[in-house]
Amino acid sequence: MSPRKPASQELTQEMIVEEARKQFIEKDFHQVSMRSIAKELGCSHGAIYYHFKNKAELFYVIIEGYFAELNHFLDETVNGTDDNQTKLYHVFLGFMEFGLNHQSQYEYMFMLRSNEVDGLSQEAANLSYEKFAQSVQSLSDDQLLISDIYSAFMALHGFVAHYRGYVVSFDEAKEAAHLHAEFIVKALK
Amino acid sequence: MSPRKPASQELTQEMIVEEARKQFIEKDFHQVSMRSIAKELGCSHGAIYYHFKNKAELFYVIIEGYFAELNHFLDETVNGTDDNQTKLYHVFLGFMEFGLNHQSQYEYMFMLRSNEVDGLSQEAANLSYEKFAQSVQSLSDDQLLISDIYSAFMALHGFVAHYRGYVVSFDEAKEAAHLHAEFIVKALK
DNA sequence: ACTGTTAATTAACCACCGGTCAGTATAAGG
DNA sequence: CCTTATACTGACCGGTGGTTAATTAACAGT
Repeated sequence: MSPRKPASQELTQEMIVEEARKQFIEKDFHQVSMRSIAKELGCSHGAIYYHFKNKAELFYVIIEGYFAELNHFLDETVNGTDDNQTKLYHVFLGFMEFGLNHQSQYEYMFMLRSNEVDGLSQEAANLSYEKFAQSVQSLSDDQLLISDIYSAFMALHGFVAHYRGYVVSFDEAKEAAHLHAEFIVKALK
Repeated sequence: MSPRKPASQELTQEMIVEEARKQFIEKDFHQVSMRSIAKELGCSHGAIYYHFKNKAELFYVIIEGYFAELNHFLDETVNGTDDNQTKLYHVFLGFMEFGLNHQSQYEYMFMLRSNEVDGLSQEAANLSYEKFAQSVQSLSDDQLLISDIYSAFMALHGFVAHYRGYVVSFDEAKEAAHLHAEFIVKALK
């Protein structure tokens, strides 16, 4: 009968995000429920709604970090010391690696649609794509067609979408990923 | 107060499948509920469970037809009168067209994973892919790498997965589809 | 110390979902 | 006329996301 807990054990946004992030690594978006988070935190699920408007808002905070990670990887790769050809190859492989090593997150970032996902996430996805496009163009010797870059992106997306769930981590699809990257490189030339 | 309706309006599997199919065209798998089907049929949702073991079994009956449609399209295209190059192009375009004109169904067929979908559907998807692979190989002048055919499939899959939900029908992505098909053809040569 | 205010939380509620099951009215068969 | 298999209902289970009135801990002012 204590509708408010003492300050020492008050719920913070960070605690909630942390727990959600933790569960989000092992289950997908739909399997992580506000109730499962609350249960693990030892509070009622309603309490979370005091700190976050809804499930989408909570998960956007988490997914922001993953968009940042992906964008950061692109930047790092482009600014690396390898030759452009190698870098391009790394961008493709890295994208697939990211997708298959963060499957639940990738699904949320690039596969779920407007009815289940926050609009901010959609925007972030567009931005991330643009970064990808710029990276690919900057690593190419010739001027590429926008449509070809787009096609390359969708080809990578298809790879992740296909192996997702069928494979536990990128490692299991590593060889296929190399071949797929070569396939895309071939198409771009 | 009539727990049993007169024989004239008895519920049949076909009636259920028909209603489910109808709703499945406008909503996706998760949005079509056993209850929404029952409501439209004027029966209790429990009644459906007399005719079908569960939701997956009901929806597999529907999805079977769509797999057949896709397979039939591949056969027809391969056995057509055009030259191989044109046919191959048609196969790619047709796959994308199918995916974007039957988005909910495509999602069920090729995107949902084992926890939500019947095992039979997975098998059908594999079979459909094999048919695709054989078609592509048979339409190619040179011997293709298995991995390249796989890559082509994933590239197409990525196209559909990407435009799904963002576009209402194939028409809106027609030009992009042509360009994407060309992209894939380029990679195969 | 007393008071008022605000922030945080609970618990009960809503409307859904897939799925189960005991019970029952009906149609058909003996 | 009685029995039995069938076809169905409706209540129920445990789950989901989301809302809200009531309650109280913590804090600021006097």
